[in-house]
Amino acid sequence: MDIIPPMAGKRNSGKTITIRDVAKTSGFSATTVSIVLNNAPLARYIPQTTKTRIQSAAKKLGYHPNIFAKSLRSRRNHTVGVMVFDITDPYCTLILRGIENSLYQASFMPILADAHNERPRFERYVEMLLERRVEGLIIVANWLLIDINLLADLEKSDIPTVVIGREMQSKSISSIIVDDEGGAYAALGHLYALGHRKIAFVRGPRGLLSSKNRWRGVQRFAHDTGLEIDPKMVVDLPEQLDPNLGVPDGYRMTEEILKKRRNFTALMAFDDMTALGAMRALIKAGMKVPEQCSLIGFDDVTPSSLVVPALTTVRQPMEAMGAAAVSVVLDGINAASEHRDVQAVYRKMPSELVLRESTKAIT
Amino acid sequence: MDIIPPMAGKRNSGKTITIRDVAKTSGFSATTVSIVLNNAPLARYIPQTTKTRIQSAAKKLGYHPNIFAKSLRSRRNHTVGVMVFDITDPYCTLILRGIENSLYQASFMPILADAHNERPRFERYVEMLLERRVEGLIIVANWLLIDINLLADLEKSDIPTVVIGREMQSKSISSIIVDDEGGAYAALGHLYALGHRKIAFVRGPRGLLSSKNRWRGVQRFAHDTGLEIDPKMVVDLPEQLDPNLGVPDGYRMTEEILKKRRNFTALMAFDDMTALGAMRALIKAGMKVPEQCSLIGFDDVTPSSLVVPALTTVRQPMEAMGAAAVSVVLDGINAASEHRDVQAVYRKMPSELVLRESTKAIT
DNA sequence: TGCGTTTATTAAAACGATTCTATATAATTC
DNA sequence: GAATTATATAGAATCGTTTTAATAAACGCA
Repeated sequence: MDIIPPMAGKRNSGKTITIRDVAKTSGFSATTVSIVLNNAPLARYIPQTTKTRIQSAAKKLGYHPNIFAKSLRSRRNHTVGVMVFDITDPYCTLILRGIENSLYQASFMPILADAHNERPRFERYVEMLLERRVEGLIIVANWLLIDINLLADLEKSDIPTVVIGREMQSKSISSIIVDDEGGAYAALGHLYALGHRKIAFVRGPRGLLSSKNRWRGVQRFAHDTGLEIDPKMVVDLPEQLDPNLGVPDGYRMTEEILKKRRNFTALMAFDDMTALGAMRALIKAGMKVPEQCSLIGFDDVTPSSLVVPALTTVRQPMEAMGAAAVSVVLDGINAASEHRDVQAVYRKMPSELVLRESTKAIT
Repeated sequence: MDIIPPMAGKRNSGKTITIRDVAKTSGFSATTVSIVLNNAPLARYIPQTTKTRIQSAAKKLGYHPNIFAKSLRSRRNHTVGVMVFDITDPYCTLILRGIENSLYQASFMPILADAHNERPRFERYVEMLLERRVEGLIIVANWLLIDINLLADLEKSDIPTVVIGREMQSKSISSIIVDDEGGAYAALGHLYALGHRKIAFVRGPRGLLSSKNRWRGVQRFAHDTGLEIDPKMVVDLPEQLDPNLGVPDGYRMTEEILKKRRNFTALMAFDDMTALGAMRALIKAGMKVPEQCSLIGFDDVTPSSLVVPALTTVRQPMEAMGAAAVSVVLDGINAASEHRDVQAVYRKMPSELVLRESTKAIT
């Protein structure tokens, strides 16, 4: 591994090695050294012998360009800001993996910010990221109920920005979302195909667009097949900023339903965390999952596959969404550096039904 | 929110605003502007009227200092590298939260790197981080079986470095670890107090220091109380780089034990992921948890509290460990900037028994 | 021989801040 | 009233690169 600077023997003995040191050692000017080491256009006029001498001098001295100086001139730093709303939400994890992986391929690195679902913190972090002149910005907006204008403010920032998990009506901010409606349609279709007709629903918070879209999928399926939905078996999660309350909220809401009706044979939850809370409530109420009640979630976060019974759910392609976000941001960055204009992108990713143990055909 | 630069009306119309623009507008020199805006020592000689005029000029123009130029001179960038070995391991999540939160307090930000448990990737990332001149380095070494020398190489890098989750014998690299031995001692003590005497163990991989230390805690407890450990009921997880295989491995190893003996009343797993795998194996084998078999893990990762029955475990104070790492790194950074020498720190954090549903007194 | 290219190299000017060294005036001391 | 000190500002150097413009030699060709 090439440690900077790899001075023979003792540690970093004071002076840092600059391009001028390389110039002196190799016997050429700093200009030539720069041209050679960066393989700049002018390098084609430089004979191989010169190149080799410079390169070996650089290596011998353990020269590493000062990235601050470099950035000062080029106004680039190969860094993008990645803002999550709550890193402890398992939903973020795989998205982060997808982002990290794609950035790595491009030799970019992420600066991480976690808004803790707090608006002032979000604002402060945006400020900090822009101060640092990140070249792009990716926002993982899982649970965000924060005022949409807050993101709209970002339009002014003039750097390529993409939001994952939330539709932006903005002309300059891109968004990557999952097909909520289609996913919900498929989930309900799965329950229906298993013979379930009395189905309970724990919907998402009203303020959340995903809630609306998933519910639209449910309604569309119901309409297409004539399935009846009993309003007494439909409850909403409370408006709530903290995604970690998904589980207790799912628990409470399922208890609500159980108070009113007990004759449903399946429950469809807004998301996996809600479903896990529901599972607990069902089991506590003495209903076996899936024998007496099938259960389906949405997202496919990590814990879902670990519980017993493992949760059937609709998977969001989270790594792919992270990768897509990076690709959009990188396009934006390249466009900017070539003085091209680029349009905001709106991309809806397909979801995928993941069959596991928590759903079962009705007997 | 203060967007950079907040030009009135249209977007970022070309030119960036420099300190000289502020100088011109305010009618003072760049020097004075710098002194005022940074509140440098010399600022005490500058009358309030001057200060106010400069500040309002800066605000009016939307001036934000160019961080590249600033860093070039100061050789600082208020950034630390944070390397995880696998971000999809839930163990990382809360540690990251702890790190992020403490850095935020200090107006530092993390650059995130994920080694994917691959050595070449780890090396490349170290290189990238050092190129970027991060001021410090935090390594979250949860599952790391990678050659210890790899980390030892970091000693040469001359920046404050701390490893979380792994003891370093190095003189220059700090480490933050949890009290594995004490935690295991307490866990076994809990089972013992509930009346369990026939206890099965799924130990960690042999190569892992945590495995050794936790087992030492077990042995010490057994020795202290005269508890007998049946070697037929002790298995080891395979050497394994991927923490996400913890669950399937725990499942397989538990099946191994079940093949040989079925008369144990409790199982102690190396960590939570292993325990979750064990839970699945036990349930599949028809053993009710905790009625017929108590189960205890280690770590207290997020999924542990979500499963039914919720897992009793030994909590690592992960947020606190992240915070401690930051504090050590920041101390190192400050020491360096004041030309003080600072010793590597070795800090062992206490663990905490978390009682939930998966353990129960023997009947 | 002379003129236009092509090849090979470099000095000097950015990039945008901070800070050291001067310098000028005003206030204070002896 | 001269010497000293405190106050207030500016010029220029510096950080380490990259890039522009310039120079000089070598080459091809009429």
